[in-house]
Amino acid sequence: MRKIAESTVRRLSLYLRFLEEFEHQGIETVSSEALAARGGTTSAQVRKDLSFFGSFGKRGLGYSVAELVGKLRDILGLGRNYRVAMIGAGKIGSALVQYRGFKTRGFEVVHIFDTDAAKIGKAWNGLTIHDVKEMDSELARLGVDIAVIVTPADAAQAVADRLVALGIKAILNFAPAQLTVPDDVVVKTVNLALELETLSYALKNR
Amino acid sequence: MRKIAESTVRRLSLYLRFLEEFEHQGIETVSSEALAARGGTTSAQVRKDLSFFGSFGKRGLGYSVAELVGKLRDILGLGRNYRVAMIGAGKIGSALVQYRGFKTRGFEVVHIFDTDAAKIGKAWNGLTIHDVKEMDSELARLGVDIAVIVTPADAAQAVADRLVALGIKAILNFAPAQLTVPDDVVVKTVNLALELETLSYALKNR
DNA sequence: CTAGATTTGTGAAACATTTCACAAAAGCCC
DNA sequence: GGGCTTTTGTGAAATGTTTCACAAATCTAG
Repeated sequence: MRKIAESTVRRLSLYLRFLEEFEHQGIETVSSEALAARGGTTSAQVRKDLSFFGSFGKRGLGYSVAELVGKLRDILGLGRNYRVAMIGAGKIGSALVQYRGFKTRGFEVVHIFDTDAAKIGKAWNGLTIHDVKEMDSELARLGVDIAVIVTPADAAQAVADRLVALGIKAILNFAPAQLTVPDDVVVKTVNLALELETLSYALKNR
Repeated sequence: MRKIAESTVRRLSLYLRFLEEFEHQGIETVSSEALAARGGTTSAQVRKDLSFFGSFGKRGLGYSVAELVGKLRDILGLGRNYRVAMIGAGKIGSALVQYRGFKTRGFEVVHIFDTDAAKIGKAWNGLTIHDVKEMDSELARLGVDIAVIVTPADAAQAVADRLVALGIKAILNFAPAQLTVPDDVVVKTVNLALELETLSYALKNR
């Protein structure tokens, strides 16, 4: 498939959210103009983004909300469930495990690991926290698709290396560290410090 | 000042992190090549990014780590402290308040608000949780620079509107909602669902 | 069935960002 | 000091993304 820009994929994800909103409100048809207005972009941008994947609209009429929701779910790979392992049972991990948006989008946390003896064996949301040492056998046993790294920064690379060795192909990283992984592994890093600093920059330059 | 791309600012923030690492290791001088290698980019990119703000290197030698750290802190507006108010005392708010990276970069949480009577009056990290109703008087009293929205999605826009009315110019939004604010207010939204979906897309297309 | 009103899908143009490539500057060694 | 090496800073080229603008498709009304 033709290479699609990350910015395009992010917008598709936004469009999906707005379309679900519209669907909820009983709106059956939407124009690129209306969708753009909801998301703060332009109608041409919406049409171009969609055009990379096919033509889903009807000229003169717009898009069927229900149909486009389905197409976008397909495009984004949301037509299935993902099994998620969380590495690190700290504060952020705790918040994430309880985050409802995870499950409603088909991302199910099936395993939590930590190194802290005080945490191992305890249950979170019905899930027992396991020792990281058991990761090798447990990950394979449970068939995990995505790993979420929520460890301190200095442990993150070592954890990533082990995950890669175990065959994990997608990592969501919350540790403030730049991870190095092979080309066939996808990493998305959410770096709070980075967000704060871009905010600080923007605040200064106005 | 000439308009600088967001991508450039994000990279500067990354460079700063790596430089601090180098400084910690006692490295005094670094080339654009070495800095690029650490961050997974190219030396030309590093030099171009820096060139928007001045020339900080010495030809044939590279950059003084200490000096460049100072320049980048200046550029990013990190030479001062920021007073942060957190709106919402849920799980994510709790994790953020305890996040050390906040304080070490000069972002100090000085106020927490919530609507839940069960939480109001309790203390987090030495900070009393206040009723959102008191926001008007308290924000002004404490001189807050940045607000962090950690409310449910459906409350986020109303909170943002009130913050804007109170004169807040920078918002970090963790609610999965698209906020509408005037042009002179900066909003950075961290949307977990979006990250998961781009991950899902990437996972599917390989 | 025709005329008019909409709205899509998409090449082409405009704009933005990254990469290239090389002159200029600075250190180092003899 | 002169020649060699390294590395910056930066125009120009290449590449990538967004916006424009319009033909083609479809609906509506009479």
